Amino acid sequence: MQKHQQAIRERKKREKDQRIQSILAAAKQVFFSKGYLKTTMDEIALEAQISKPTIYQYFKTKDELYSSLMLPFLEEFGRQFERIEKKLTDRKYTSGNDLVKDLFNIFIRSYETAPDSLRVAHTFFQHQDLINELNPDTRAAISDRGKYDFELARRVLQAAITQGLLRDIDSFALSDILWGLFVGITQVMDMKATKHDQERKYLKSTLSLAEKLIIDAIVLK
Amino acid sequence: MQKHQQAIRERKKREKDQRIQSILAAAKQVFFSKGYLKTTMDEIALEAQISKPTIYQYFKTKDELYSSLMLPFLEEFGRQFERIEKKLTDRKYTSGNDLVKDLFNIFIRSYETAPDSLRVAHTFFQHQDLINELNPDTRAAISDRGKYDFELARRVLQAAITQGLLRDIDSFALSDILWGLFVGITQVMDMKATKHDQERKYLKSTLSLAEKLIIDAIVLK
Amino acid sequence: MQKHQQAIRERKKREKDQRIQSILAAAKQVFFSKGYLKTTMDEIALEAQISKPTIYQYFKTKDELYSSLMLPFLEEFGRQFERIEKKLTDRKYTSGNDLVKDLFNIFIRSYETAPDSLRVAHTFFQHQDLINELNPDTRAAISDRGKYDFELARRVLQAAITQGLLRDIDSFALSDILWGLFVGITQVMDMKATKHDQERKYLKSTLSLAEKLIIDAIVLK
Amino acid sequence: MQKHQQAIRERKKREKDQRIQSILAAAKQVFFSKGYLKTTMDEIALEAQISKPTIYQYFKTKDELYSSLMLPFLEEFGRQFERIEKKLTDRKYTSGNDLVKDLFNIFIRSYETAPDSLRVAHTFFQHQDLINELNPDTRAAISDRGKYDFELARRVLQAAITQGLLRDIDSFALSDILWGLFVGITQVMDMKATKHDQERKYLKSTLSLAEKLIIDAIVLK
DNA sequence: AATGAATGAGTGTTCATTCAT
DNA sequence: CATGAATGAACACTCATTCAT
Repeated sequence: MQKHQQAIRERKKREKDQRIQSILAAAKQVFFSKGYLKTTMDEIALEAQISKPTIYQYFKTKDELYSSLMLPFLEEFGRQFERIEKKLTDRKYTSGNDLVKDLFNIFIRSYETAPDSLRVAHTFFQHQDLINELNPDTRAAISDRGKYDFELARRVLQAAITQGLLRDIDSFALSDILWGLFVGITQVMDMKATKHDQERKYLKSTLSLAEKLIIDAIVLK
Repeated sequence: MQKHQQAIRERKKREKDQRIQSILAAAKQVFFSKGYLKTTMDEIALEAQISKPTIYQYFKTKDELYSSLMLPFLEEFGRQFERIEKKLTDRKYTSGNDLVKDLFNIFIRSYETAPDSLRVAHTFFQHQDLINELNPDTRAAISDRGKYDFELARRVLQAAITQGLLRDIDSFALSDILWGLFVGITQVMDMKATKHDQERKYLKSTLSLAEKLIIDAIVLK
Repeated sequence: MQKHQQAIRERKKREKDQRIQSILAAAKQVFFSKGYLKTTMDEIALEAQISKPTIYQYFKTKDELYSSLMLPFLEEFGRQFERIEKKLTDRKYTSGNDLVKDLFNIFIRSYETAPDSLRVAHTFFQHQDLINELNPDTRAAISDRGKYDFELARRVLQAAITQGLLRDIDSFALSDILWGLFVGITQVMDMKATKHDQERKYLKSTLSLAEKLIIDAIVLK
Repeated sequence: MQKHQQAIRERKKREKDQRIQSILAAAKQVFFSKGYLKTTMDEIALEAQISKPTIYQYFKTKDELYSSLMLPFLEEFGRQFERIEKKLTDRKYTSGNDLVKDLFNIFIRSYETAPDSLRVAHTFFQHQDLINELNPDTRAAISDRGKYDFELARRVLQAAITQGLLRDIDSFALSDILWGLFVGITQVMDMKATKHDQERKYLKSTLSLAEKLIIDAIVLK
């Protein structure tokens, strides 16, 4: 019976996907809490409640598993910037104020809903060395994606400047500054947060302040 | 002959110091290019062109060697901030402008003269987990020093605000933002620099721009 | 098929047990011929014809492997003494003669059936320093068990004295003397045996003589 | 000037001898408290308050240093037995009682005046393996000396039997039993002593009891 | 497809021994 | 002769990865 066969195949597919998801979830958990090198495959397997070789069924190497985590986040960042770029192209922004807020929101939201996602950005900045260890294919994928996001962000800023929303500032430098600011602040926050959990409340106010300062500094009034 | 003996002793001392320096240089090189965990003592020994046990003659553990690199930098940062604090106490600053420039200069100069030193700051922010792996004593030393620098920086900002040099902004949040900005920008710069060496020239202009923006944003006029 | 599955599972279990046994056998061999410190895990692995990490699959540390060898023997000794204590409580002994013979038999039999077992006792007496090197848990286990055996033996002697089977001698001192005698003689025997294998035949007659002398000296007639 | 020269040479010789003695003293201390393998040359040098290479000036290897310690003790034992043998030949013993007491005294005294010396006997019994590691020459020296002592002891017993001082017992077996008894008891004592120092007082009474029992068992009345 | 079990290739650290002075 | 300094060779233990089933 065709139908029966197909139903089985579907269930198998579903189970497989689910297994992959559980591996990724476990990997994310462990990688981001202990760092790439201190993380062992044993630990991921334990967390995912499966056996080690099963991980290898789906991910050729530890490297590949690691990068499987980075790409989606980088892509999500890209999508967010694309959304903003679209809004710009559509002339939806009437003030630089709103634009800057949208940009900040990408980070604030990701930090709040999925703090791990920002740690990806950290990793990306900190561990080029590690990225260099990945096998050429996965590495190229990540690197390309990162560059794309970078360039995209710059283009957004340039467009905003061209539209007179922001002051006339070198967009390359400004882009670097904003990326650096986001990455750096979240790192500092992160460090404090792990130590004094109650300081997490400062996070939002600090980011708000940063936003205000940046608006003061770059928005054309 | 006394003189001869002493000359020998001096040469020995010099050679010893030199050896320690060469170990530190090699360690710095390898640690900062590969990270603490990926770095092996074998590799440091190779780089320093000595045998592994010789390293252990001068540094009890990998930990100790590692922190021997961090502490001086953290201390240097502290000294710089203390210098600025003194200038503030002595009412040497007549404009917030100069203060911000001095603060930026701490980082710019250290980035230029000893780019590794900033990587220390990165490490400090990124790898609290790693720091937690150090043995309690060395760890306490580093952690204390880091906290001290952090608090010192905040005090400097607060004093500047009190003196009317900067706008009235929460000094804790501002301190976090500035640290984050410095750390983040240098990371971004660093990443680009390693990849496209010619981009190093952008560094200065980017930092200058950041400085200008911050001055616009926080200096009381 | 259930049966097939189960058969496989059973074989696996058997193989696993066998592997553990082969590790223990190899460890016993090497430990007792070279001593704890001179023994390397590599050598045990070689002797057991497996790889080093496999040993670590079954035994967490060298310590644990080592004590896995000692504990069973100490326990066996304990059981034997308990058997004799029971016989005493049940008033099964009508002469001290029989009791002493039973005591000697514990050692004679263990020396004959498992000469290594006595070497364990030697190790126990000789290397308190070594035992102090074991990790606290395993060490406590061994030390406790040893103390228990010691006290048990003394209690047995005291009971025999109380029942008028042995002369009225301080049971603590007597216990020490008998332990020392057993341990010492087997050591001497052992030494000779390794050197001139043909001397092994003297063993039994020597132990018999020791038994006779002790009977003469302590049994109440 | 001849005299002056010679005086210098003598002082040098004296200093050299003294240095050797201080090395031996330090070595004895450390070897017997930590065991051969756990002892490091560094530690001996530290204890002797000289530098490591200086030890190597006088002792080719760690092995040789170690065996330099054993030989004198074995020789001392030999001398004591020879003294007793002489007394026997001279028909100085009128009762086996005295003979046994003299034999025990060799051990009791050495245990009291120089407990280390007995540990040499232990080492000798326990570590044939170690002895096998020594270089052929030193090893032969020790082994020969040990065998000589052994045989000497047996001859003493045989003579005593022949003279009607002791019961007619196989002298080989008896010798083994007595050696074993001494070695074993001191080991047991030693173990207890290290743990509960106050138990050291039991030592003498235990050895006395052992002596009494042996007299009961083997002296011809 | 999933897994218990196995292992090659490292890691940091130690130590007997040897140089150079 | 004495020594500060150096090192080759080990050693316990780990981990990514692969078999056999």
